[in-house]
Amino acid sequence: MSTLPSRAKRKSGPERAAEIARTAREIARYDGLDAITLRAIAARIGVTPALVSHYEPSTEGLVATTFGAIAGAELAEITRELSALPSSVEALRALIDTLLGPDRSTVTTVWLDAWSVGRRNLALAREVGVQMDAWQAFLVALLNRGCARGEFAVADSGALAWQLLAIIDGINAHAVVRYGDARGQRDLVRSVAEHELGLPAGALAPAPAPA
Amino acid sequence: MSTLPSRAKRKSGPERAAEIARTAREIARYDGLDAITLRAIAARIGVTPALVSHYEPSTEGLVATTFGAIAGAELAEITRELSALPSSVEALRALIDTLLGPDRSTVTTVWLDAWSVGRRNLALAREVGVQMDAWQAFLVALLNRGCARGEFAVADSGALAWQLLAIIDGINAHAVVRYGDARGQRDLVRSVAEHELGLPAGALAPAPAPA
DNA sequence: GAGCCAGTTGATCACTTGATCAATAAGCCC
DNA sequence: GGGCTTATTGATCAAGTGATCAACTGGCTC
Repeated sequence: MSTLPSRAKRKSGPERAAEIARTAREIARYDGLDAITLRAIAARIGVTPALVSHYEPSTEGLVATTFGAIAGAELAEITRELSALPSSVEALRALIDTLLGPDRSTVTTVWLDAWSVGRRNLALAREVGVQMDAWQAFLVALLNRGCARGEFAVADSGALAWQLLAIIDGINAHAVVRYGDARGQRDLVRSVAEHELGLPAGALAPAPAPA
Repeated sequence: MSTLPSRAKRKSGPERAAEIARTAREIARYDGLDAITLRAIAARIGVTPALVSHYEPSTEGLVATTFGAIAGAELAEITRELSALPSSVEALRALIDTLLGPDRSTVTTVWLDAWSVGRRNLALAREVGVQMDAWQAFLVALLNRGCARGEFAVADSGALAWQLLAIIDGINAHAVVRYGDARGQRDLVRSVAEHELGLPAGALAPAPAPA
């Protein structure tokens, strides 16, 4: 027999709420921010749309929260990864490699959705601003740390951070449409960063695999 | 008396079709690509949704066409403006100024919409590719012309064109959210172009207003 | 084991979307 | 001016959206 539409197993409130949030993130990554729907979430969990609505009274808010969670999670992960690296130059190199690496397209598409949908969703627009500021602050801190350590010098770390992020976002946006070209473009970000930081050419080149 | 919903004045086929296309472009610029709706267009023209559907059997196709028209019109206009300039350096300078100038946000938002909506609209996705290729081809031609004239030198004009376009798109995307910062970022594009083309620093700086 | 709180449901609204089709009428041609 | 081509309409469908609410029931507490 096929599984009858039996009653969903009863879960604790926070548990169900977490499941809904997680499902929303999955949908956003796979099908886009505006595929987040009461019914889409409910169907995937095996639950009634009304239940989703019960935990998330505003779908617009859920979309904003979901975007913030995805963007924030990536920033948190990268922060963790880079913190293990000994020098700021290495951290910057790793940052560029990661942000322009393969398998980032799912996050990039979420950002593209956010920029577009944000015009109709105030909460989302606000969250986009928050996440952009968070990324810029993170990069500013990285640059300032490198300056303090004497690894490089920068006149206006705030402006440079915005510039590097803009280049990265532009390249990734292009890569979503014309996939595969992002790799060749990584050199651009590297050379701009090297130039602006007074680093020798090639300082941010990826470390050659140990022979 | 308020205007009764009288029957719309009968127009020739091509005329009405042009009116619909124009209206779709207006809606796209003001409210986004996904505000293009049978009813939105019909209401603005003062006509029945069925009539719009009659001229545009597929709304998805209309969205793709509309995007192509907006992007193509801008490229055509810029092509015309730059053709009047005597040198390639001046053309490049004017291009950067225009693409990062004020009042470009309406076109930028349409591009952002296109990148996002293109994932659910195959025709639109194709049109996005076409327009991106057209822009790159235009810039490649500009760069090659400058090389042929001996104004500057470039190793891989195709790659450089993609890079400059990516930077511009990234900056503009950011500007949609945090408006006002685009102006300060123009210098980045200029310095990258100068560096890659072997031009002296400041060669692409905007001409000072005549005293 | 009785009772009650809270998770869950089903039904249902109001709204928006794209699309179709027979019926109507406006304007052009002879 | 009669007739015919074609622009235009009104009605209507099916699908999908967010949201609400009374009713049901699972499982924990006493």
